[in-house]
Amino acid sequence: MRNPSSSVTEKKSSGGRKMGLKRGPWTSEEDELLTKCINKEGEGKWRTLPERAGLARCGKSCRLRWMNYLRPCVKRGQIAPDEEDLILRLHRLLGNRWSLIAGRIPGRTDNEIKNYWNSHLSKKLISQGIDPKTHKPLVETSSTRAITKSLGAAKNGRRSESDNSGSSKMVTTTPPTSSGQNPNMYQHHFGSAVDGLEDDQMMTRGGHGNAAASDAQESAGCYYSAGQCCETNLHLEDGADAGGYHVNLQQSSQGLGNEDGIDCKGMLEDDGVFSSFLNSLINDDMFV
DNA sequence: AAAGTCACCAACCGCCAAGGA
DNA sequence: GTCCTTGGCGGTTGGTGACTT
Repeated sequence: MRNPSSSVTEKKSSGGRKMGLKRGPWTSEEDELLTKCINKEGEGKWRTLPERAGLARCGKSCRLRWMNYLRPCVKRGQIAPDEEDLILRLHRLLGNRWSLIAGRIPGRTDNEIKNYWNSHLSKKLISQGIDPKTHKPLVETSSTRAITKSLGAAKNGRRSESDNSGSSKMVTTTPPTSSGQNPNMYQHHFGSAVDGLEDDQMMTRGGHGNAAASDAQESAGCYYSAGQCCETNLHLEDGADAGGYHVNLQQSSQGLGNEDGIDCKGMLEDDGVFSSFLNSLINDDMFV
């Protein structure tokens, strides 16, 4: 909706926009053309797809539209409480790797989850005194107080979808237990692999792994309240830790050769194995 | 009823890695 | 080894509409 008037870019601008390409919201006609073309010729070749489909859009825009809205498997509508729970758990484990998170939530797209996180979940965590980046308790400062205060004011005055029926159960003074798991599981499984996380890295993402990786390693330890803390402490880097389960998920070539930790190279190469691994973490049934 | 405020979310942007020439 | 193309990712933007004043 950046350009709701659906402008047509006349010249290639400094931002790399190309001549004659339409921008802004998609019309139903465009959706139909795109869907027809992909149904006929399949996904891929995004660069040439607009021409084949008769669309005045860039390939990137077509891909985004298809991936986020037109694919038959895309589920629209309200995020269910159990999905929200899953997002929180996955974010705690993976950080801002939205595509990975989306890959574990059927029918949801990375964009949708990212939006939901930014507009709902991060604010909810902040309002509950939890840092949405680290999942650790916020250290109260004047700025965080201001944020919390403004969030409260916003809730009082405006739409309150973020504190609907499903919300308060998610992150409260007790760890999430919607699947009936042991709330101290993370402590049991990873508890002693706590120290020395600062310089660790985890699962550099396909293209960008730096900030996101640090987010993830920061999120390795999570707390749900000052009184009752549940530390994930999943140590996701190369190397081993004799104390706890020290899991190597680093994908970069220099980081794959851990000696004593769980070798996750195969997990990353084999989505099925990685999926099982993640599901184990999510379902809290790993290492039992 | 009108004006102002704010949250939501579709869409865009820049960046990066993989793969092929 | 270098360059180019392609696909994919996370971060950010800004119009829309709900809501308040």
